Amino acid sequence: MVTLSRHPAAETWPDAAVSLRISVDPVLFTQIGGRLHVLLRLRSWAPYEGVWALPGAINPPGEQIEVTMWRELRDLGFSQELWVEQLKTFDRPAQSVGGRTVPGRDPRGRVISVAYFAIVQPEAAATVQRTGVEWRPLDDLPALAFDHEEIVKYALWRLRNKIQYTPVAFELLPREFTLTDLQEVYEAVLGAKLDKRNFRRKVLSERVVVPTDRLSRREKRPAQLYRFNDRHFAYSPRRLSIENLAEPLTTEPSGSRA
Amino acid sequence: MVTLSRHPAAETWPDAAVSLRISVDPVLFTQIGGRLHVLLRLRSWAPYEGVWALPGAINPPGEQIEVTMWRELRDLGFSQELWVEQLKTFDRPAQSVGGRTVPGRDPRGRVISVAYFAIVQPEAAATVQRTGVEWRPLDDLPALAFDHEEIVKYALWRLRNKIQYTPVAFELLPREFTLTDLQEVYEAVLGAKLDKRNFRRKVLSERVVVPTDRLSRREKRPAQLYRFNDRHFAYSPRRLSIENLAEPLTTEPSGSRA
DNA sequence: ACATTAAGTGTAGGTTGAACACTCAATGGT
DNA sequence: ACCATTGAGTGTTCAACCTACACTTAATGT
Repeated sequence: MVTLSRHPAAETWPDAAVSLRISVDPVLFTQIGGRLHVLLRLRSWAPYEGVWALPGAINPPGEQIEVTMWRELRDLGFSQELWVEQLKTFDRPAQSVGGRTVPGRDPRGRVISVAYFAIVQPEAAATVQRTGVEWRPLDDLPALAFDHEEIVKYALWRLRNKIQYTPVAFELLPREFTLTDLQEVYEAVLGAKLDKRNFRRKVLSERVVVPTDRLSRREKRPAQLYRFNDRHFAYSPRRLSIENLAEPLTTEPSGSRA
Repeated sequence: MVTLSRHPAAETWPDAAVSLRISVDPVLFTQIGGRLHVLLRLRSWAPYEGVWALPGAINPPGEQIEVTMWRELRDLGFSQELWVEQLKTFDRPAQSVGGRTVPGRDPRGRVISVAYFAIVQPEAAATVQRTGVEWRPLDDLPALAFDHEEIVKYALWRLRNKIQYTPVAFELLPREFTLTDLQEVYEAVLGAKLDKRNFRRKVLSERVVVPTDRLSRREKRPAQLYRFNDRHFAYSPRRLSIENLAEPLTTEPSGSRA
């Protein structure tokens, strides 16, 4: 049974000389003093002058979106490796609804935001020294420009999920850390207290961490320092079943690091 | 310590009269005869004339991307509720690398693809009756236009993850189904055999499914028909710990259904 | 030497997952 | 009427893992 196609013979191919811009907005997380922080920039220009926003950039014509993102991160002062992945694309154009004009994301015109999610290790976090750019604690954020609050919330949701089946927690720690440090990261991200003995047993039994020959002397009683076990983690011999919810079946095809 | 900002006083705000278009590409999954299928459209126009592609559309200026997507789904003949979520945004502009021009995603110009991921229930799948639009089995796909193979692979990876902590499997089944049907969906998506007794015990103990008063008579021996337990599933009393990897801490802020 | 701080450590009970094979109800063909 | 075929339906045992729970120890600073 064949029905006549109502599809056109080709796509509609609109004239491109129409306002359309892409904003690249990274949500950068780090951990300071046991609390999660997000990098924000105080806008000193319109729109939203004097309001905090994600430190994004408008994608210059012809440049790959990901390139814009890396350039922006570099401009913010990050030179090291960062864990970065695409988060989501946000779009809300101005629209006429029943005679009224509902404003879109940006008063200047149609701007689509491609948001990224990135993690900055504590050592690298300190290198941010631009005026008006600051790490702000996630649990006490100021009002944000555009729809950036929505983007940050979405990023946090992703981080919470991600930390449960990827070694993302180690991105929030220096290269060497104590097990208490690691536990605090999980607690900060998940927003819950974990049992010390159970946590340690789990982490050690998974061999996701290896002891170094150094001790932390921040504490009264010195604590063993550990490093992330890059080598071992790749294997992760889990069997396949619907109950086995811990891990993606494959690594994310798009996961990137640079 | 304050360093002089190297940031401009405002964002770079490029002239918009530059080629930039957005393609909205849904990856539609359904299940036919125990195999996963993807909806493809045979292109009868350039570029990639005669090649199969995702049934996407170019976003008309000013229209919200999600609106384009729903319009496209409606044009394909879907009127029912569909499980839809944004997948990822794909971008590869043409670039000059060392004098050579590396082509981008689309030979016609800069086209960014915002890909969606959607699931069509088997009853609705049959209603697709456009010429050149077909369900093709995922394990035997033809060559695809543009970067659509990458998009499909990414969508499948997402589906595999998603089925492990959301009730997405039920979107691949009719309203009433046998436990064997359900098991086959998991097997098709995960690409693995599961143990019948363990599977049934798990599904029933989670009360994610409720028996109806009807029997399926497709089989030699009639089988109990079940329905998805919408009501009960919302609760899902899981406790919070790093070991408890089964579920997102909150529902995805962006999950949509319409 | 004493108080303080946080590191480090073990066990028992309950839950969940994995492996594994036979009986039963109905159909269709002889 | 019988028989062969098909796929539905069902339990148990063992191992692994999760959870709850409290004291000792190494160092510091007063």
